[in-house]
Amino acid sequence: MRYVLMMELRQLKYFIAVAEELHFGRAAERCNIAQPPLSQQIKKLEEELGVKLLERTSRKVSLTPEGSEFLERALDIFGRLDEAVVCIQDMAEGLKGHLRVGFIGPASLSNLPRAIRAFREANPDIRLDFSAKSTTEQLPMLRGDRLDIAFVRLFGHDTTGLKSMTFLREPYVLAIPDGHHFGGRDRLDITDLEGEPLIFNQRIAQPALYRSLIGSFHKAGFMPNIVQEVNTEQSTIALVATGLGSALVPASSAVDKRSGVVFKPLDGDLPQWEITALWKAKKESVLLKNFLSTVTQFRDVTGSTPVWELLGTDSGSL
Amino acid sequence: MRYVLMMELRQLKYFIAVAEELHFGRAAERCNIAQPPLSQQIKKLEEELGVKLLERTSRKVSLTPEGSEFLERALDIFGRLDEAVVCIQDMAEGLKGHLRVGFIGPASLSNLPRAIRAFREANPDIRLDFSAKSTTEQLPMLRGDRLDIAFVRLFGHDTTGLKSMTFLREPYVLAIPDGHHFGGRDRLDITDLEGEPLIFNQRIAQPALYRSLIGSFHKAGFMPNIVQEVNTEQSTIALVATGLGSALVPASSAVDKRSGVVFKPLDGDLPQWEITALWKAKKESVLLKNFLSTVTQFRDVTGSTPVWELLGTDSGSL
DNA sequence: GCCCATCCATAGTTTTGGGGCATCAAAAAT
DNA sequence: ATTTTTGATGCCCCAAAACTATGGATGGGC
Repeated sequence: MRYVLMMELRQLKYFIAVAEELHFGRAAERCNIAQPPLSQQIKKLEEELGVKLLERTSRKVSLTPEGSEFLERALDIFGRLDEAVVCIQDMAEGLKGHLRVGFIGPASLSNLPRAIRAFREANPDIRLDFSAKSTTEQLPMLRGDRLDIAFVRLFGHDTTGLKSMTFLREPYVLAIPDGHHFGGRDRLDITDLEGEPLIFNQRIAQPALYRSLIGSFHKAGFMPNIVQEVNTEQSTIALVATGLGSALVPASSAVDKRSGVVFKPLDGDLPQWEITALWKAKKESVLLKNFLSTVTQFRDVTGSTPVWELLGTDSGSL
Repeated sequence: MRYVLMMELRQLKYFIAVAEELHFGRAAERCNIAQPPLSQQIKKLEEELGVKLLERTSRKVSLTPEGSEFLERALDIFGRLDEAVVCIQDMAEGLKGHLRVGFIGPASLSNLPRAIRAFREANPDIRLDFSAKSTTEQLPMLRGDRLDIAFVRLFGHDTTGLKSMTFLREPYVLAIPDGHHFGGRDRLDITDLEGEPLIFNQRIAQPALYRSLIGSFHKAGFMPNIVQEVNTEQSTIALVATGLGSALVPASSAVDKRSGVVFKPLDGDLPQWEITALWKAKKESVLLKNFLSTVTQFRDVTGSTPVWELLGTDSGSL
């Protein structure tokens, strides 16, 4: 912005008109003004630039080499300006822009990948950034505007200033090692777990959820036999496969087809396993609304997904 | 120019100021206006775009995603506008642009390549286009603005509307085949050429010059024995080397070190051999003036360059 | 060769709109 | 609750853009 002082787009438009028509009268008509002001504005422009852009005799108008160069660049500039305007208007309509999505690992076994694929196909110009993070990592990111939407295990977390939508609600099932003595059973009840060696998530990761699970066992009349705590949900099933013990896992985990693990439906008074979408109420952009509208079509909050329905389905990929 | 209707650069500048300061008061100060008109202009801009660019509470201002995108693009646009202005100003000062130079073949044996090299080194941003063409081809190109300057053999051509400068003036010398009976002589006189088989340029290429040469022979009291006419000056020396005959050539041709040809100074009433720079008086741009000023430093119009001074010099290349 | 048509520049006048001043309203800080 | 900060609003004025009328130069036509 060193040299551009008083110049205005109007003057550039007028210049383009004259340069293209090579005739002040016709150019003025094209600009919807009379000829004299056009001449004056062109003169002003030339004076400010200190460069003669047009060679005019009383008979014909022609471009100087400088004028020719300037015309080319002026057209380029208007093109870019138009692009900029169209771009931000598209953004405002939610057709362009980018969305930062956070999700917990187990969400990749849910309908979320399919929802994202559908959204991506419907909105190819939206850039999507993903970060697989724990709930406790995602919440500060969401609040600090480093994330636009988070898919988390909300249980017991503070949601002031945030809006939420339950994306997935399903029962816990029991993952048991191959050859376990429960192998012949079709269903289990929570009371069957008395004394059974269990692998749990770390209590500090989700204290409220942890307490709720312990409460369920307490109601069933016994305390769980926790032989191991793990810090990521992904590693739970791997540990079950080693034969260390059994684990309560979301029903959708059954799509994990690694050999050595079998899943059994579980009756009894247990909390539901949930994935919740969270976003800042203040940052509910058109784009985010569109995204949520697609995501809603893929949510499953019946709370009763049987394991066998999930087996053999394709979860897609992010 | 579909979407850009009323928008003005002023508004863009104001927006940039607010977007960078994130404070209407300070931005207004930076724009040298009061705060209320700034608010109004930003409002106008947003209304025309149909997009909210700034989020303002009465406490702080922040960019919307659209505003952020628009800021980036607006800065780019101003950068380009500045570039455009600087570019055409440089062009007007003769620092940028391009120059189309025409020259006759023998000019490449003169100082012209050195002059062009010097100009190119002093003005690296000037694009130079060359065309090696005959005088009769160059003149219409010059008049038709397809050439900015022409280096030609002017002799007898019409120069109305053109300006000219003699670039090279030198004597004719005689090119003789190796082993010729003039071999032992230091100098020759035109009278020595009586009966000598001679190679001439085609008379239709330069009728006036042709007549002038014939006139010189006439004054010496005899008519030349023309055994061959050639259409390009370059091929003359090659023909001499075949032993077909001798030829009158410009002294600078002696830098052509092909074996089989010897050059001898020639006394007598002969026209001078000249290369003249020609350009349109109406198209005398700053750039052309600069070019001419460099070229002038390399001109040689003494009319007396001895052959031996030219021998061994490097003519450079275009 | 004179006249007329064309076309850009200039002069004077009108109108639009950008900018200034005073003030209001909202929100944070004390 | 009061003060301070900061952006928005209303009103007025003037600068600048646009209009009308006219001038002057150039090229074509009779």
